Amino acid sequence: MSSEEAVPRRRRRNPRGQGQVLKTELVEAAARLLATLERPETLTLRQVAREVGVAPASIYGHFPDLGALVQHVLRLRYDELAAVMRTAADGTEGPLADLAARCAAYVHWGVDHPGPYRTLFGGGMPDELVPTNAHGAGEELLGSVVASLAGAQQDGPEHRDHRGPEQEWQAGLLLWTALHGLVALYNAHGNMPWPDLTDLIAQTLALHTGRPVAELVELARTADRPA
Amino acid sequence: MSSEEAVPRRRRRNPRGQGQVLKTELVEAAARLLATLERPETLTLRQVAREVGVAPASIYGHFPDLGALVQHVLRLRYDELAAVMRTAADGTEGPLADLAARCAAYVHWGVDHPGPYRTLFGGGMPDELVPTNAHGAGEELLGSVVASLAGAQQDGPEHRDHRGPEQEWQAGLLLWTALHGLVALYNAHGNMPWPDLTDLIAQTLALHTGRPVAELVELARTADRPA
DNA sequence: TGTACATCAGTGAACGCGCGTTCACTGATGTAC
DNA sequence: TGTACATCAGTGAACGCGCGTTCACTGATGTAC
Repeated sequence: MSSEEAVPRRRRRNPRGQGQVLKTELVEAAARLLATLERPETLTLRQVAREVGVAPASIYGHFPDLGALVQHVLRLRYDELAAVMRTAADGTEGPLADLAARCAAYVHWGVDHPGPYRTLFGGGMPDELVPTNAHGAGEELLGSVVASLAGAQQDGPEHRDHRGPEQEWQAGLLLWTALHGLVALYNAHGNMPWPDLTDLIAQTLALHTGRPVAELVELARTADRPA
Repeated sequence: MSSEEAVPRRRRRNPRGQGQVLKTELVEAAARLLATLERPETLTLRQVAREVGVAPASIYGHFPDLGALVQHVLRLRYDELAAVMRTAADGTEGPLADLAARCAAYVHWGVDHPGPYRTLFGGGMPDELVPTNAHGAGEELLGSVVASLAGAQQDGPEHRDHRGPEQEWQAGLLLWTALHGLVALYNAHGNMPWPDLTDLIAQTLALHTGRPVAELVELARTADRPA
């Protein structure tokens, strides 16, 4: 920690056509800092510049301000989360397995990326920067949970009376809030003695689907280590 | 909004024995700002001083730094929440009603006080300032939920096989995470079209207790407007 | 009853810091003639 | 083949700001003699 940041590592100016490389370096640096910082919402423009080894003013050539850069990074992270959930569900058999895979992926991504998760869903950032608020993109994510859950419940043993899309949406929303609460508290209070995370996911899914816990523990576990 | 903050409202110096009145004014001002600010974690010492109409240096006579002041306020808010839940449960009949009252009180307090709620449970503040982390005081709150839930389940119709305190604690934890997720997302995404909050609480409780929704809607509603 | 003194409650100016943003600039690289 | 020029990619110094914290101070009020 002594001379690590002392010399601000000289960087070569990029050659002519390569103006984009600094842009991606900025994005990567901001992403790294958002993931690393204890309080990602305190990220500053000058921190990003230092991390890349560039003058603060150089950022303005690529982004109008720090907000735009953060927004860009959050959009990437959000897309990443959506993709992780999608591929987790790929190749599962039946709606219950699909649901379990998606939800396990969501929670694990959340606890593996506490910084980005907090900036995305924690409400710490100005509303307009966050993709889940900005263009209703959060509803895409929510939509997939709603759909999977509805499928898993129809598939269930107790074929409840027909429910409208209204009820399905509410059920999905409730499941999402439960998963969010799990991730948020787990990340915020890591010093507490937490039970096994996969058990908690399975338990939550059992409650929301009405299926036996054991079955969901099984599904959630296989979702953890994909074949 | 024009000349509102322009004149920094002169205040009379307190007389001799009354050194405490500024202290309480500071606490009230900090509480007001923490409740009001869009991002309560950005509160500054000078903001508090301005709000009271006092020199920034004057705060040091009462608190070693802003952190201590915030910690003090958060402790008060936490105690307030605990008290609200306790009195909500007072006079209820049976563990299920007790549980419903406590949980409804928790959620409503959370959405009525988004600023304090976020600073208490949102993970935005440095860990050591937050009572839920600082002295394990959060477990007091969690403990009451665990106990009520265990009571409500034993009381339930389907008398499941005996569960250890381990399972009871996990069940309570899971309920807490669900409630927290509800409050957190409700506050963070107020622009979304949310279903009726009491319905969501009742729905959540129904899932976690295994009791019919209708019964819990009833209990949650009466908990909203205490007799 | 008067006066010197201590204490209390808070002031006001100053400090050094990191911040976002601006501005004129630099120096390498490609292009036109 | 050489040279003037445009452009690109980024620099470096400066600005004004709000911040936390310090320090010597002030002025009213109580207390001792």
